Amino acid sequence: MATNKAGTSQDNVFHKTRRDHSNEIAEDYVEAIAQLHSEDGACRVTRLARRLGVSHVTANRTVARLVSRGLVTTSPYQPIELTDSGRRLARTAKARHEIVIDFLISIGVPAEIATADSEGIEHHCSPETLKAMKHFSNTRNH
Amino acid sequence: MATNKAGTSQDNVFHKTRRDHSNEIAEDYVEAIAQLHSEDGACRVTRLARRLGVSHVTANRTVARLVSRGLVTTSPYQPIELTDSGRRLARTAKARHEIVIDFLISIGVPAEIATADSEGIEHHCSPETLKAMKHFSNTRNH
DNA sequence: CATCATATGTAGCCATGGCTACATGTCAAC
DNA sequence: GTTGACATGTAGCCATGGCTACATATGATG
Ligand SMILES: [Mn+2]
Ligand SMILES: [Mn+2]
Ligand SMILES: [Mn+2]
Ligand SMILES: [Mn+2]
Repeated sequence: MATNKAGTSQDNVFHKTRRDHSNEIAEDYVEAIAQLHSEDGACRVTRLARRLGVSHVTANRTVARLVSRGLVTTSPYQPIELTDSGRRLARTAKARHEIVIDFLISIGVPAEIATADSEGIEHHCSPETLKAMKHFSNTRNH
Repeated sequence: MATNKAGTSQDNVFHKTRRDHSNEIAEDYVEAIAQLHSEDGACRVTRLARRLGVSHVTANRTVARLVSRGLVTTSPYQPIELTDSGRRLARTAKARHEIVIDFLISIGVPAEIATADSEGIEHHCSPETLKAMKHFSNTRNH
């Protein structure tokens, strides 16, 4: 139905990319928050800001948006906590990120460059693409 | 020097992704403008807007930004023209885009999904990653 | 040459995601 | 208990990239 050939669901391929971008910040933030919990036992906003390369103001305001999306909880001057939903998102984002990095390395991209490129690429990989990547890495690395 | 391990040049890997995103619109626009020139002999703003899945207002304003970047020229009620610089960017963006699509297809991603995912992925692929993709597609497709 | 559909342009709204400058809170060390 | 360093929060700025509603231009058709 409709004059639409692009796969996803709505419309134009560019819409899919824009949708990816609107989820990107949430994914990167919860992944970083989970990392800091592992590394430091807690996630303070200043550390989070440094990790993401933004000012603490930006981090603070973005975290407030994540609260309204139900991904994290905060209380004044306290560390940032993930909700169940946030933890789940962090887990899947991390898994996806690792698939992409490993894949890039397995096709011969130097590790540092794979790390850098994967940070953007990860958000645009549909399940089918991830499946192809995973399959390739596995058969390549025995 | 510095406490920096990430590849590109500045700082944090997230900075690289943000830089990619700030070039993305320009790349997609000039590529689409060049396509419409091929297909229709000229690029009218309304067709461009439809192609990109945005309102004509958004297209118009974005084109104005491209003018100030020296990528296109406009005059009122006339078709949009690419500058030499714009044509060059369109050419490299198109070539890069094709490398990414062909590569995704060659690892087994269905064509429609490869088309959709590549629209975002293309902007995050450094020269090294493109080289690895090109090499892989070539050796795989004989 | 008047009319009208369509294209183009403009005004003004919104959310996001950056920032600096400043204000306030917290906590450890003296 | 004060003090001072550092963390956190707030006010308010900016650019980008979306939009709707409305105004005007253009060009084909009667
Ligand atoms: Mn990322
Ligand atoms: Mn992207
Ligand atoms: Mn493209
Ligand atoms: Mn694109």
